[in-house]
Amino acid sequence: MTQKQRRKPGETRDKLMRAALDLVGKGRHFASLGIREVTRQAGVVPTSFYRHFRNMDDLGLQLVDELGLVLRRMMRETRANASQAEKLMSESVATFVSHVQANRSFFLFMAQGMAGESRAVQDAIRSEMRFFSSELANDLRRLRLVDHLNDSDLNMVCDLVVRAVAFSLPDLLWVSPDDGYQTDLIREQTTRYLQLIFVGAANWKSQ
Amino acid sequence: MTQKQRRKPGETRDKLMRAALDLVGKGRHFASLGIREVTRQAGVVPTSFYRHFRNMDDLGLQLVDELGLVLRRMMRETRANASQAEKLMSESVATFVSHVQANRSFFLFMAQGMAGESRAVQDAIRSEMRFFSSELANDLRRLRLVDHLNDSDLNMVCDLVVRAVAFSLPDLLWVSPDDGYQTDLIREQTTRYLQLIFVGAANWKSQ
DNA sequence: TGTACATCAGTGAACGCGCGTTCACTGATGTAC
DNA sequence: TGTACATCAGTGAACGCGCGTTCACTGATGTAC
Repeated sequence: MTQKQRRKPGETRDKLMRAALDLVGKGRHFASLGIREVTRQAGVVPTSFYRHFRNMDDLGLQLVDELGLVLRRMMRETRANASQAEKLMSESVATFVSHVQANRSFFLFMAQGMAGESRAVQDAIRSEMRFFSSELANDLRRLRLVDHLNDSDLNMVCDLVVRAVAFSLPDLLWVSPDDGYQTDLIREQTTRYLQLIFVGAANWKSQ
Repeated sequence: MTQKQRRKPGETRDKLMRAALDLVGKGRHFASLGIREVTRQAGVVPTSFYRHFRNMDDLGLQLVDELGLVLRRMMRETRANASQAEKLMSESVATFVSHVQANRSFFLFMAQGMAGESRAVQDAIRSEMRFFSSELANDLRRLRLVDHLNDSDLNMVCDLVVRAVAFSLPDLLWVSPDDGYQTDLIREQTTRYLQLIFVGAANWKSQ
């Protein structure tokens, strides 16, 4: 029934996943990583890999699961920070940017996975984005900010919002992590995108 | 078995680039392709590769140049099709979608390159997108559709338009190439994004 | 309680294979004189 | 005009190396009795 973990639970497994992520963070593409390379980076013997993963694709899929956790945490924090309606957009974007900064390798992996080899990874990322969009729609409904929009149009607006934010990911990952000036520019630009979209939404005639 | 060796100039070069593109079209990621693999696909001997490219990165960069041509051709056609202002958006999106369908491997390569290993490839793609955005701004100015916007705001609107279209790329590449139904959905959705953005632009107050 | 056994993560050696790359060679084409 | 030569694209053999993967082994831990 309750099969307890024997060793330090998943220690090597975590080391391997972190090693792969570190290599991605150093500029490598996940699709080009090899088993020996990852185990070398993790400081374990190549054979250890097979105790935890069938192959690199398998490791990638498990990374996506962890990516999901990072994104959920980000969403929760975004909600908590949404103090007032007029600052909602700039604060949400700021939360996003700071999470990208704090988890750069993860978001690099996500950006790569969107057009990656593994269909499963693509699916997982797409479903995360859909989840974001639908949660955003719920929130906007609850705040009664979009009463003039029908469901279909509201979903469209939220999809576009999520896409606009997601598309700033390549920008953020492109600039140096400690280039505060460029980062601020991207933050401001993304906020303006959202403002433009909401001006559109406010003046949109459903039906 | 005496085959003539000297062929049309650049023939093998083209074969190699096409081979790499074909492998990408089959679902492989460019970053994971090897020299022997590409030459095998092209039907030439591995050593031939070095007559034309220093390494795979070099081949990738030259693919980006060709990608640029494909994109310029697309832009020209988009302009030619922009018959009336009210159909401008749906027709532009339709042109984009049909070009993606017709050059699937190219756009797969582009989508991969946006988050790829090679900084040079990333730069090239980003500069293509910037070029698109600025050309779009010129066109809108010329059509006098956005007289109430200052330059900075117009550029912002055009950036967002280009991003909204570009972000439909993963969607298009995700569905099966001959799934007309899903493709139509993506086309309609992308058009609606643009309409929403232009409603926003029309109601945007500069300064 | 202690003991025997099953389970499991980690190890080092070994394998065959495909990789990137170098080399000397071949033969077609362009060009100088 | 013909010819000699330089240039260039393509070839096959060969190299050393790192790869993915298998195997038998070790030792720690959980479980049954």
